[in-house]
Amino acid sequence: MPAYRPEEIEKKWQAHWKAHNTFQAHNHSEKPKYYVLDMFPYPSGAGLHVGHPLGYIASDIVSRYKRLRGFNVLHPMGFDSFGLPAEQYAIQTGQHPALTTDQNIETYIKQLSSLGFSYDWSREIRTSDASYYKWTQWIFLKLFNSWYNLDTNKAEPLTDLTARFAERGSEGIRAAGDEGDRQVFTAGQWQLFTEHQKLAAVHSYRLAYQQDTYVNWCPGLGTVLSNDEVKDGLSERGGYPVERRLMPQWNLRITAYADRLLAGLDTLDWPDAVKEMQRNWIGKSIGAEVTFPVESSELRTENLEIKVYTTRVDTIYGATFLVLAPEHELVDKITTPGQRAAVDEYIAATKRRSERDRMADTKTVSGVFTGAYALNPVNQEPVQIWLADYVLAGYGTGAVMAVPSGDQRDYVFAQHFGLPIPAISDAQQGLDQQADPTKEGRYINSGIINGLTYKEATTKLIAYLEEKGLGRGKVNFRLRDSIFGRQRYWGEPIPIYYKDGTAYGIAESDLPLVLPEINEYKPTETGEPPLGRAQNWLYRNQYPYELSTMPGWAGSSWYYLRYMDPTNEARFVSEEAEQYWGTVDLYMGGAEHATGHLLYARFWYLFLKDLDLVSSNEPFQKLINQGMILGRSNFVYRLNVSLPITEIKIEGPELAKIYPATFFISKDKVIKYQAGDEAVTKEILVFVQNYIADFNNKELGVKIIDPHGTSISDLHVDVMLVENDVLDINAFRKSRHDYRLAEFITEDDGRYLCGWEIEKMSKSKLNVVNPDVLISKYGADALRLYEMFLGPLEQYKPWNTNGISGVSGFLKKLWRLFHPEDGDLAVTDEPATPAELKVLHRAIQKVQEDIERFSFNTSVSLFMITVNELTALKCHKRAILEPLVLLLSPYAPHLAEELWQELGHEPGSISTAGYPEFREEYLVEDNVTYPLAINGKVREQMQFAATATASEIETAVLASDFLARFGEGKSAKKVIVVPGRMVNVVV
RNA sequence: GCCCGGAUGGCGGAACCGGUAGACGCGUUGGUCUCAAACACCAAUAUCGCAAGAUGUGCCGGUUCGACUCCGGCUCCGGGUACCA
Repeated sequence: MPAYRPEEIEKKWQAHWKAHNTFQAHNHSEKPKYYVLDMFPYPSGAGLHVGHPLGYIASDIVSRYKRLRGFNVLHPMGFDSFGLPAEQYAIQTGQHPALTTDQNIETYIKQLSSLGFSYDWSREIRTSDASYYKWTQWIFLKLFNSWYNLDTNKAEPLTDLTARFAERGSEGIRAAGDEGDRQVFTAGQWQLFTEHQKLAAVHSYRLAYQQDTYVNWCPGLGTVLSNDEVKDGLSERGGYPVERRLMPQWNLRITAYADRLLAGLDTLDWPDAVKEMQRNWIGKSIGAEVTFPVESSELRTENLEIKVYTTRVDTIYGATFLVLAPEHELVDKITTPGQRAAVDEYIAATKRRSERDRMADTKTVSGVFTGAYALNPVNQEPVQIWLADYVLAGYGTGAVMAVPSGDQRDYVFAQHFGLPIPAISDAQQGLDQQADPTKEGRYINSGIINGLTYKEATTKLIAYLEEKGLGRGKVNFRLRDSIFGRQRYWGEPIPIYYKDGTAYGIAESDLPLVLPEINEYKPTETGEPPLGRAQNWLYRNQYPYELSTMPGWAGSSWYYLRYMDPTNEARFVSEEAEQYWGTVDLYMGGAEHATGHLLYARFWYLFLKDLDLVSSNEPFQKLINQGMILGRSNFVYRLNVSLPITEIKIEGPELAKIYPATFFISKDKVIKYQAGDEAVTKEILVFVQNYIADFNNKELGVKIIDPHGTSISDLHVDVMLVENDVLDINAFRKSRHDYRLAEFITEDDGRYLCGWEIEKMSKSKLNVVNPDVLISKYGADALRLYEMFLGPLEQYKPWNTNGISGVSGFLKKLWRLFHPEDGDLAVTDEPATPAELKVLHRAIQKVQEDIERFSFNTSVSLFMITVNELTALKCHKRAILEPLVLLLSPYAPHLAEELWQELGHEPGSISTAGYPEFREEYLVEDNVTYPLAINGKVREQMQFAATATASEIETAVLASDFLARFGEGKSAKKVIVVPGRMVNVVV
């Protein structure tokens, strides 16, 4: 083989790995296991751009490194193949989403394979395969048939619950969820319940339950969305507006796990940012629930109460009014006739406001008085009851006690509506313009807590309220139960059927419930989900199925378990496989899944743990977020000059042929022009005038008249037409029909310079760089190395295609170490010199350290330095090059395999050949030069043996004559020796 | 607003425990090879300065013999999140 030809080498080894199942992992092994997982992709139609493989490359390096280190590595890949884009495409074209999805997956597999990843493709899974979603449905049924026992603090089968009902009734059962929804009954009553009544009583205990819920309804997509699928009031996919709506929905009781999800974070080796995001998302707050009785009047006979939630019960003496959410259930009952009209108007106005408006507008104060009063339970003072949309129905009790002296929002509200603002702490003298939310000072005007501090007051008040039955300490979470249904086609059918309006789970033996074929993918005319179109789709030929499907995150919440045992038809994963592989050792993926997928997956895992189906507490031990690779967009600058032409005799295509040009001005000229440079302004003017004169001289039957307009706009230009910011003018003219006659005002050297900007990579910005093009030009090894070389893995960083020539050159240099004349292998068996051994062993040590702390970019640099040094040493020795190939093999596996074979090893054996042995003695052989400094100023360098101790060096320095030369005759006060670094002398 | 990151040449970045700031690569400039181009190779490349030298890691201050690194106070940029009571 002559010169280095990556394309041949890479094809050869990819075929070899495939044919020999080189990376197949076995569920039984003497070796220790290591599980490296990538977040599996949704196979989008656009294919991969250079940003996508970043994390895959990094995890592949770790996988290959761990194999060298003697681990049995599980490194699988699959596809999260249910999802909206394929369905939207189906609605537009009628093409079945399964077809689109399969085509996209083929493209993905082809692209991933061309990068040389060491996936065990025999374990590939697709969430849209019935053999997979059978088990997603199975887990759903487990949730449906479980409740959360607060006494044991775990999920338990519903059969345990119904057995207790039969024995003791509902008495004494503490279950996660809203007690208000649950009936109270005795064992005797339970026995007399009909089946229907029993199911109704049990329903509100289920971990998967149906309930009227305020949801994020997205009319544009025709479905509900979960909180993490909504960004700034718009849908994450598609960017359609989202509104609040009350609808019956399937929910998963993730809130039962809030505390455990929070506590588990402390045990995880995850980025702090992700842990913090999950903590905020769960949003634990410790406070109290306090009951305010509504003041009775002749109009009302009922004794109504309003429960509020507060984290500052100590401020209760300053509570001068209550505020309810407009959706609060008591609003109707307490509103006085006099205020009825105003209240109705306010509620209507709130409903009209979209979620987005409500969020955008947090400055204006709005609210309405209900006319009703409640009594402050600690001092019996009447307090007004108001409505305002700043109080959220979904959090706490949907009602707050307003303390204007302690909370800024309450302060503003009180001031706006002229409500009293009494001080309750001696730290609050002169509440001028703002509230005092601090917990400093001692309480005043505060009955039983006067003179106390924050801590004393809180303890005393909670005890007082609990004793009087007016309140209790309570922990609240921001986390809401997750809405589990989507009114879409392309998802897992929810395995529920209805008998007399009651929901039943289908029998496990009837799984999978296969997605039926339908003729159109839109909602039905009656507004039902697309599954309403399915013909004769009935459970056991008589009962209608649930028509919504599962959300996108269902299949991804447990896929990592399925990889352990992907073809098992009897169980979601066999016990042996689950126990052997345990949990994921390294999980690589984007930070955008912090509060979605990563939280749901942890929730499902804890649930499975409660049912003894898995054996740990957390599924992902270490998480790394790879940063996004950003695109470098290029811009051209169009001169907006209108060139109207005279009345014409030609039309249509003929006219199009001669239509006047668009003018593009090179970047530096634009800058000068905008800065008012007269020479450039004149140049542009003359250029346009000459063009017009030229055009009019051509006697085309039309003439340009009266040009006007001089603004400049910047337009994205395809980065493939630009090199080093210089536009390929001819290619640009050809790229778009309307630019074929374009004129260019270039720099004086004739080049057209483009502007640039760093943006997200996207088709619309024309800045997408396709990996296939780079692989065919430089090879997958070069692309892998270069992506790692770009910068720290976790950082966002811009792509720059030019840089790849550097790593490409490195691979060529490496090749030449083996083939100095680019001919056959010319490696010698001479013994290595100390200098060569030093270069090698530094690399062995550094690469190992780098991989273990995920610092791949510095490793690539080191490879380059190493090869440069060995080239300078003219080292072509097996003793050096063979270990070097091993070191490099995780990064550039194809070339490494090739060289490994050329060195006489069994083809394909490099992946388990073992990591080279590091010997420190080679690194410390030389003498070490210490910079010598007096009072911090570096004056000279001194040589010592690397083995010299600090005190030996100190003695030598004091004995030397340097003080006479540099110390201006002074004597040394102190000699500080930093081993290997610096000798510092204080005079 | 709150929480979490970050700021180093023309560019991406390196500097691990406080010890010669700018490794490595790109780009640029000059050179060798070539009829020429490409490839390759050699040299220079933080800033100012002919040089000696001086100044330099967002800003102000502190600790230290010595600070990109630690501490206090800012500025700007990025990400997350929000009338959460």
